Amino acid sequence: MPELPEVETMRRGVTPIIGCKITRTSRPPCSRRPISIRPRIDVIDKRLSGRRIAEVSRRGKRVMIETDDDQILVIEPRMTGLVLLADPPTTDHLRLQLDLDHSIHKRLLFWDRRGLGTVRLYRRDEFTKIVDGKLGQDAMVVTEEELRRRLSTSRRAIKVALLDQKAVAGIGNLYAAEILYLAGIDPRTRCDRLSRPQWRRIVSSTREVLGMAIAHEGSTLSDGTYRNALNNEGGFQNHHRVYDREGLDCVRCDNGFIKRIVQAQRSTFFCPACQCKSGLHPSVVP
DNA sequence: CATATGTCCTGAGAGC
DNA sequence: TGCTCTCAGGACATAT
Repeated sequence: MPELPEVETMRRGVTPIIGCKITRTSRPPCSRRPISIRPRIDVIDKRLSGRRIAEVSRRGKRVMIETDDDQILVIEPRMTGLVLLADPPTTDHLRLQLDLDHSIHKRLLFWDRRGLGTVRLYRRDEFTKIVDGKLGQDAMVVTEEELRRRLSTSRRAIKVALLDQKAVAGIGNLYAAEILYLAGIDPRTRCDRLSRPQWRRIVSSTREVLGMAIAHEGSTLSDGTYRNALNNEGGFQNHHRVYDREGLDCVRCDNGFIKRIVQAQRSTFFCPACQCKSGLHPSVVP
């Protein structure tokens, strides 16, 4: 489930290809239903062939490969997509291949087992309008003022609202739970009932949790799918406080077991004892 | 407009 | 052992 930390780790992993030339773009043989790629692969091949990679960047949960002529190849891994320089986990779910003139890394791959991921090629002005303009600020840099501006009148539960990429870009189901746990806020709290100190704690906890997760190269869950660009597992799964820990002891307070509820058809994990609607700041993490 | 729900997809794991 | 069923959740389409 690549969220911001996993996608940022993918981005960092492929930075060695900056400066090299794209010689061919293709869709490797794959027995599965093709993923969404636009424009058609032969058009992408024509437009990218001979171009140099000027930058590899990230916006929310998307990786962007920027060329020297201001085209931007946007890869959205969604649930099971991986951007790889290493060999893929299987040969059967390869979705895209960029052949490169790099001395070590001969190609960049997009592998996606479930096939929910997408690939798009835009010119910069199109990207700005179609992608960037529709996303909130990136979660690593979002300010309290901006988050409040976007959400403070919303009647949605804060956990559900944090998943809205138009409000803030990069947070998914796992990190929303971890962020609200660190902030000591009940995930069911309506946005329009949150106090200013609570908004401040949400923003600081967001940076803290995502920053730590990036430092650990993301979370590889029990299905083992997520890998960085060189096929190594992440390590942040060993630091989860609530996600997928239903019934286990809360590591922060003595009263609680982690509970699982469902919000907007997704699991939410939290500690009912120290994430409270009253908003009193819980004791510091031991 | 804001918010809620349905949809796509594969493979792991549960239950019988 | 082998079958069927449920579930995981990213973003978007459609409904209310």
